[in-house]
Amino acid sequence: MAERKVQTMEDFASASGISRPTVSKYFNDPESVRATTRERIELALARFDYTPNLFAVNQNRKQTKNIGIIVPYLADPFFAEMARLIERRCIDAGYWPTLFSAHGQRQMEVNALELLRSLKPAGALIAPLGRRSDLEALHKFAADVPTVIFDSNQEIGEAFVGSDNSQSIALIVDYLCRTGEPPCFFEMPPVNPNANKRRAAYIAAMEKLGQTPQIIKVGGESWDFEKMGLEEGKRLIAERKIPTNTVLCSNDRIAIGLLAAAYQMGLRVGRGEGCAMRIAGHDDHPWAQFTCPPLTTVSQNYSAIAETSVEKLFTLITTGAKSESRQVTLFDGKLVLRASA
Amino acid sequence: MAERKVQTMEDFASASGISRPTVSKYFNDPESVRATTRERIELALARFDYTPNLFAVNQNRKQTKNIGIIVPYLADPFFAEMARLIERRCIDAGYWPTLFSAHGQRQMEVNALELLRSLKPAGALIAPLGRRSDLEALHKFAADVPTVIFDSNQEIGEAFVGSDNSQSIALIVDYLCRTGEPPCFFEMPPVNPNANKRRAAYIAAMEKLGQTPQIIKVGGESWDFEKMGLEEGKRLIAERKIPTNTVLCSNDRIAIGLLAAAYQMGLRVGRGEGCAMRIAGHDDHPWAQFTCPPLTTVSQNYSAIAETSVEKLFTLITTGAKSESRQVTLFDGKLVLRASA
DNA sequence: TCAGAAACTTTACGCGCGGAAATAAATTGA
DNA sequence: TCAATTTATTTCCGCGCGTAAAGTTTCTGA
Repeated sequence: MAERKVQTMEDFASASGISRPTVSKYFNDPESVRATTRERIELALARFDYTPNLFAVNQNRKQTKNIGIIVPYLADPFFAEMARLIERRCIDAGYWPTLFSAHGQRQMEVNALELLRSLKPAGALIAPLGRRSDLEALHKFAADVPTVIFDSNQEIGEAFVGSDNSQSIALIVDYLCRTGEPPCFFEMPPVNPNANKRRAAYIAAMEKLGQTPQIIKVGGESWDFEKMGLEEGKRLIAERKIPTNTVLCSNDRIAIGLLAAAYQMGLRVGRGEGCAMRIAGHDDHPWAQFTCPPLTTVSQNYSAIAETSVEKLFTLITTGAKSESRQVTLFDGKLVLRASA
Repeated sequence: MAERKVQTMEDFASASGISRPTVSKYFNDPESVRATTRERIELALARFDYTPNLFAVNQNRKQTKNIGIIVPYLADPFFAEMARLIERRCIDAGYWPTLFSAHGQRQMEVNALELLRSLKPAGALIAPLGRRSDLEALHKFAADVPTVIFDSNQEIGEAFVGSDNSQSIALIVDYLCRTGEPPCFFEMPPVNPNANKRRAAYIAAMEKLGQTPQIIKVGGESWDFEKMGLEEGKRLIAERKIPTNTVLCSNDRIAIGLLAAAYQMGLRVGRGEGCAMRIAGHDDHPWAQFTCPPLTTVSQNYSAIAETSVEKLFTLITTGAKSESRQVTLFDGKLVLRASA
């Protein structure tokens, strides 16, 4: 390869004996040129190994192939996994995904939006920080760029894809009530709408079963869920403030912290005899299977959420249609029975 | 803001009553224009809220402000955290970091390199996949782009920054030997040089203390360390194949799996009486403090590695000097005593 | 106050490519 | 075989900005 320097499309075109506009057409859509021409180009491509200048390409195209992905907290394996799934789908569809993380900070989310905007993206997939988000900035962004929101349903963009918290929470509440003492609810910090929705879903599910909801309240906006679960958990256990022997945590990361607290306080967790308490989570985080004991939880349908988000976005991009109403797609959770509850 | 449409620098310049070249100078370096001019520009900026077209900017600059970060596996919190630290430093220095993850796959690392190259980055910070990397592709990349390697010392690029595995492993081996039965070594899959270096360091440290090294061998190239630790661990415990009651794991993720295995097999882990085994890790992963029991480990100096990597890269970029010899910077680990060993 | 330096304006070119328009060549089908 | 159609070529312009060169204004300091 690289017989001589081929930097520009002009070079490459003359070197391969094809006109530049045709080469340009090829790079925009290989199917748009005749098969024989395509072969000649690809032959030359193998010899000279040329790639078009990304900046020159995107400067002139009305529509780039860039897709922005913004997640609130990349150190959370849920988002790492979602990002992975989404990236893959975008690449497969010939798009160029760029991943940003707000790292839990409002200003970084705003920065990411600005940076992303300067990429003139064809579309964006955003899991907002939530309460800490600059909603105005998000709205302005979504007004200019086709945007699909996932995970946390802020009223932004043309579509939302996420989990049906009512269904999933009811599922595990039912299970816990059916198999032992009804659960109290260890809520997550109210960082985003999921926190409130899950709390509400817990209350509704409990009342439907004729039980009294009992909530362990949590404040703040920290994303250090495990730490909070551990510290709060130790305090609550020490002060005997946990109202029931069964705790449903708002998410798995809280549960991981609480499991550690129980362990450190000498409480055995599980559903067998000799166990002092049951702990359940929500999300089926990648590590939920490695806790001690393994965590009973409700899984979110990662791949369905990722896939649907991307599909919705592609539809938005290709039709360009600002739909009259915001589309909301929710997926059901599934019970994942392990040893902790 | 946005009194009328200000899309181009030309628009903005005339709207703010300043010549375009001066405005251009300002955006390249605000300090390069007179204070009074700077104020006028920033005043206009507040009114019109204009940002230069990223593609047009980068097309003409010989040197972009882009910096690429490639990590092998973003779902690993070690890399998520490193990425966060590195991103922040780059942004603070006025660069534009873009994060790529190989997601454990060779082809995705190659793709990331290609994509990154098309961004004409000023430099790159790469934690290679390791054995699975396309070394030729990495070398070709590093030949064109100033590159600093971190975490996994493949012989690529102008500089490497990482941990001193000899020091850190010796530290924990010493501790374990001093406080109980000498450890056997549960190695990680040989995905990268760290795996071999840590094994060698373990052997050296044991021999120095007059002890016989005993290694639990592991094959494959999987990045699912926890899963491997769990499954292998359960098998080994069931078959009573663990040679000592103290296990030093090659990294914390293996240790997390092994802790789960011990729990599930009914073995109590810790250093007190009544404990069947001690388990130690390496890295001080973000979750090592939430395991049951909390994991005794050796910390890597995250912030020092991130900071130094970025510093080295900036030096490379600004001096442009291909140094005669490859610089290697290693940081010491610190013992983190928790309850597991 | 005035020369010299520093900063600014004006003018102009080019980066590498997308894409339009007019023309030429190759392919298709009857 | 020949027109009708498709595809390729030639030519050209423009995207938004970096940057150089030459001229003009503003600032600096003795």
